[in-house]
Amino acid sequence: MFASVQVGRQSLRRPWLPQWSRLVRGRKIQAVQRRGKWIVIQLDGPFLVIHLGMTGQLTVASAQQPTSDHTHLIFHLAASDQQLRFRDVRRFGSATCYADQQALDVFFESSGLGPEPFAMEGKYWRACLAKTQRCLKAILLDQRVVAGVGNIYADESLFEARLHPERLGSQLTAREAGSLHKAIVRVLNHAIEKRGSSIRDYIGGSGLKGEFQDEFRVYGRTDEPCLRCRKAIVRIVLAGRSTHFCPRCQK
DNA sequence: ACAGGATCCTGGGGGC
DNA sequence: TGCCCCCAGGATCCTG
Repeated sequence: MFASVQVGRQSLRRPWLPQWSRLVRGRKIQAVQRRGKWIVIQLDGPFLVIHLGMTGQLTVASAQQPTSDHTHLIFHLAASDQQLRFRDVRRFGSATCYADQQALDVFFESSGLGPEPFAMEGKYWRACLAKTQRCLKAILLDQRVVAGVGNIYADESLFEARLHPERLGSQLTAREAGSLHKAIVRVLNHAIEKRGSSIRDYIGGSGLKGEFQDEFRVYGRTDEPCLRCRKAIVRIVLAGRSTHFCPRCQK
């Protein structure tokens, strides 16, 4: 149960509002869910919704454990020396609160967040690809098309599906669309098994690093040999993001 | 509608 | 040691 909320001096992109501290006080955590890149902590009534941005960390720690710099929110837990901490060096992340299920639904609907890749229908996916002239990389990063795919997993999925990131969505055959969808699901499941990717900042709830960074096949492997054909991995910029691919394997 | 760029932030690493 | 530049798991806004 939340006892109180301690707010840091610096503000996040969307500041934590004082009424949210009152809203969560005395509430118990019922469940922790996820929707796209949003962590949804269901309390008995309100919902605490967290986005880690680039450098966010959500951890549970003992109150005795020193708090590092850039810790913006500390949720003190009642009758316990444990606390839920939100730390974010670059402050691109956010923590917000919604009073009830309806308010939460309104938030996700208004944001236009796309379906979970695991539950996405092939027909919907093919329609999204068909109606756009954008390149595959830009489509994968668009949270309104499919939720939860970020820069690493976009590159890894395209490699898995052997598709060039600059290919246009409208050019894909139904077969290619299907293999890209399958690749996204496979890559994300693999990354989840490995508890995500820790490049420098990321740690999971228990403070442990992820291990998927050791499994990258293209991301961050510029000039290194492709693990399938030995050709050097290339880095380009697409949709404003660094993009890695094998120029021989990915067509 | 979409591409491309700037912006919000802090910090690490490389070159000089 | 310092300075400057580029880079980074993301999203949003603006212009053309």
